[in-house]
Amino acid sequence: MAEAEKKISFQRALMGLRERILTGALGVGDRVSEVALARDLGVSRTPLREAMAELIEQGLLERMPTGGCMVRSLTRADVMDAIELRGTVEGLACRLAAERGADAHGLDSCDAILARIDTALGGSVEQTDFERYMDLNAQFHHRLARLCGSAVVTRELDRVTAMPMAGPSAFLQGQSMFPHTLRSFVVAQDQHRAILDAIRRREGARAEALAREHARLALRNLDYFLGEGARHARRIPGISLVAGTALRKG
Amino acid sequence: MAEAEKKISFQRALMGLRERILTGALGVGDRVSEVALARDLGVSRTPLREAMAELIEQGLLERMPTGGCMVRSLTRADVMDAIELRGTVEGLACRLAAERGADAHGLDSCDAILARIDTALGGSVEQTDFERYMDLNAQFHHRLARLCGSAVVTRELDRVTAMPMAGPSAFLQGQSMFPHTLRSFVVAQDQHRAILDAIRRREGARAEALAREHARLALRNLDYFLGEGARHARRIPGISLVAGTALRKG
DNA sequence: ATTTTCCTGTTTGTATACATTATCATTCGC
DNA sequence: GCGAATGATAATGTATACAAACAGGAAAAT
Repeated sequence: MAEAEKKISFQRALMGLRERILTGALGVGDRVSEVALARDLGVSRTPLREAMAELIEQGLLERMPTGGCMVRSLTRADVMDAIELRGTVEGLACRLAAERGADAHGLDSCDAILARIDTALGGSVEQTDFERYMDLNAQFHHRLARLCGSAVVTRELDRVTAMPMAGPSAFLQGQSMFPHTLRSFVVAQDQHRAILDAIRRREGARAEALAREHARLALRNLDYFLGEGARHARRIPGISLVAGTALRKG
Repeated sequence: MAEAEKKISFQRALMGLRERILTGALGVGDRVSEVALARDLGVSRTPLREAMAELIEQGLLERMPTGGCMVRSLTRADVMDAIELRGTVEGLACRLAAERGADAHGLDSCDAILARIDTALGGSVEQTDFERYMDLNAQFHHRLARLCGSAVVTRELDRVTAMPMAGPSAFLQGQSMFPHTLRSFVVAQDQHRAILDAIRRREGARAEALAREHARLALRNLDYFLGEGARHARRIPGISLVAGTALRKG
């Protein structure tokens, strides 16, 4: 505890536990032992328990009826529903932004991010800055969520985005570049532009429909990594939580 | 602590704190003092802090940047957005139920509840069993949320329903019967039937649109109690959180 | 008179101690 | 031999003790 980053024990507990779950260090169904983990993470049980409550909210852990909690097992259907849910709430945010009118500054900053994504994409696989795309994509969705000006909607969108594998960048992390990836990036970028256009024209229904369809791109990625691309799935954090994926520590 | 219902301190803390917020015993903007409240509620700080975290999630409290938390202030726009959000997620649940097919047993039990609501409504103001309607309405929405068979969606719907003033029964509690209330009950019941019909016919878009519009009935109630019906607002728990409502303790 | 600094009382965040409850293996009974 | 009861063990839920951070005010200096 005399370290430099003793900052806040709660954050250390949260990040440490989250990482252990996503990397599979804690396997699906494993009961999370408070004393052992607290010792490993170098924090007390109190902040660890708060972190556990947070991760239960996020859907990474589930309470056991007897007390305590375990790493949650996800099915493909769970992730699919979480993606559909994210698309729905994102759709709501975009519809409200269109109907109520988004402020020009916010729209412009979204445009700016899209331009930078164009640059990052280059035009061929070799010219694509993958890390940069991932970062900018997350930024765009973050900004987009705030265009509607509703704290309630934004807050909820942040929540569902934090669900395991449901976020817009869930399948990008650690992924290297495949040809099919680049094509999906091009499609996604086109959808980004169409969504902004719809919001500008105050076309709420169109903005909503586009946002929903855009989220479903993630579903394709999920199925890719659960199927033919399974050998690359090791790089996707959290995919070991999905039942049927036999990736364990190692 | 030697009482009969020492059951679980966490639940006592949660319910006690929630009640004090909704009844206005803790005013908007008041800082929640942990030691004082723990003493009043007869629990320790530990379960109280967990309850506070829960209520922060539900949107009744907000963290202060300095630490600790205070009773959150809501605007009409906040409640309106929460209602719209609830309608959107309820719409998703209904669309999925229609598209994927709801099991016959669940549909039948929804029918049964609707029949009992008919009975509770009677046909005139005098014949209406108000308490019963409120209870059955909550039951119906609870069942409806489960028709889609998706734990992820159901869970999220339960969450947004718990948001202050956003639930389907938020404006029913403690309300006595007014003529306009009965009319809105009749409309709501008609929408209930239409939603179930759409789900049975696998008409997803219709089910979704109906669920959204149904939620907006709550918005009318909100505006009634913020406007002409303000003198009756005292009975609506939590409405004192809405800025502009000058209802305080007493 | 105003501002700044320091002090003190209070409050939160964290750690740990305690008690109740679940878990598991062993043993007893059938 | 198998099942159920039971006791040892370990885990969670709760309470309290401690320390660091914050708020608020008084006093001193400009």
